[in-house]
Amino acid sequence: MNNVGDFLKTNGIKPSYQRIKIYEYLMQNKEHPTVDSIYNALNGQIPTLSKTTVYNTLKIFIDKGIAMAITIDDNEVRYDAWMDIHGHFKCTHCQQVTDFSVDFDGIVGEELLDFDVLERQLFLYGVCKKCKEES
Amino acid sequence: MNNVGDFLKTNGIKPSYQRIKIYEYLMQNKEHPTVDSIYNALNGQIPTLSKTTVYNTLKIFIDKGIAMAITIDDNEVRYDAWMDIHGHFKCTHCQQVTDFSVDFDGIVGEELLDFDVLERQLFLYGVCKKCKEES
DNA sequence: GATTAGTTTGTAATCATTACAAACTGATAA
DNA sequence: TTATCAGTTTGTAATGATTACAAACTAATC
Repeated sequence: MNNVGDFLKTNGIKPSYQRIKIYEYLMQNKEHPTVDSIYNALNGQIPTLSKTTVYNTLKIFIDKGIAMAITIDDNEVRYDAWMDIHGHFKCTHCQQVTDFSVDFDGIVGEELLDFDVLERQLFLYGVCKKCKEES
Repeated sequence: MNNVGDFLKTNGIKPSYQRIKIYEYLMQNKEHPTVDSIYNALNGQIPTLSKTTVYNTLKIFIDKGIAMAITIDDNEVRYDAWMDIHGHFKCTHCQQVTDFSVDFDGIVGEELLDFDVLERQLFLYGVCKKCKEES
C-alpha cells in the first residue's frame, strides 16, 4: 500500500498517515463522499482524527490537483479523486450520484471563443434507472 | 409594469409587491445575483424588506419553475431567471459569470441510457477574454 | 366589521466551514 | 543524545449562510 504514499510524494504532498488514509478512502469510495462521511469512516482507524484535518487535507489535494470538489446540491460539498473528465448525475429520488463519461467537443457556443476554459463540470438531475423501474 | 404580476399569477404565484420587485430584479440583473445582492439592491425601495422574504420568495420561484439556483462556487448560491438551457462560465480572475448557449445533443455517454434526465447544468471555469487581454 | 388564509418580518437556531493557536511529530544538526 | 525547527494535526471558537419559527401584518371573503 505504499504506492499511495509515493503518489502523494510525486504530487508534492508529504505522505502523512492521515493524508494516505484520506486519499485511499477517496479512491475506494467513488460515491463522492462528504467531509462528514470521510471523517466518520476514518474515525475508527484514526481515533484522534480531527475534522479540521479532513478539511485541510482535502484542500491540499485540490490545490495539488489530485482531487476535486463538486457541489451537486446546495450546501453539501462532495469530493472526488477521479480526475478524468466526467459528469455527475444525481437522482432526485434516491439521492445517488452516478458518474458518466462526457464528450465536450462542440457543445459550447461561440460566446466563449476567446476564453481560456480550464475546468468543466456537468451536472444532470433526474430519475435513475432503478428508481424509474420501481415506480 | 403589470405584466410581471400577470406572469406570476399565470405561474400560480400571488403577485405581492415584494415578489414582483424580486422577480423584476432577477430579470433586469442577469449577472446571477446572490440573496445578499438582491436584498441590498431592493432594501432602498422596500425599507421593511426582510432577508427571509428574499429566501422564501426565491424558493417559491424555484418550486414553480420560473427561476433556478446555481452554485457556481461553493458557498455562494446565485439565482437566475433565464430558464432556457445555457451554461455558466466563471472567470477565476474577475469572478464574473458569463452565460453561453449549449447544445447537449450527443455529449452524454451510454451510462445514462435508461435514466430520465430532467435538468442540466454546465459550469466552466477559466480566464475570460478581458482578463486574458489584460495580462 | 369579523374572520381567515396567506404573506412578511425579525429573531433565534442550525450547520458547514474557516480561523487560529496550541500540541505534536519527525527530521536535521550540534 | 539532545536541541531545534518546519511542517502537521488537533480542538475550540468564530463566521456566515441558511432555516425554523412565531408574531405581525395584509388582503380577500363572509
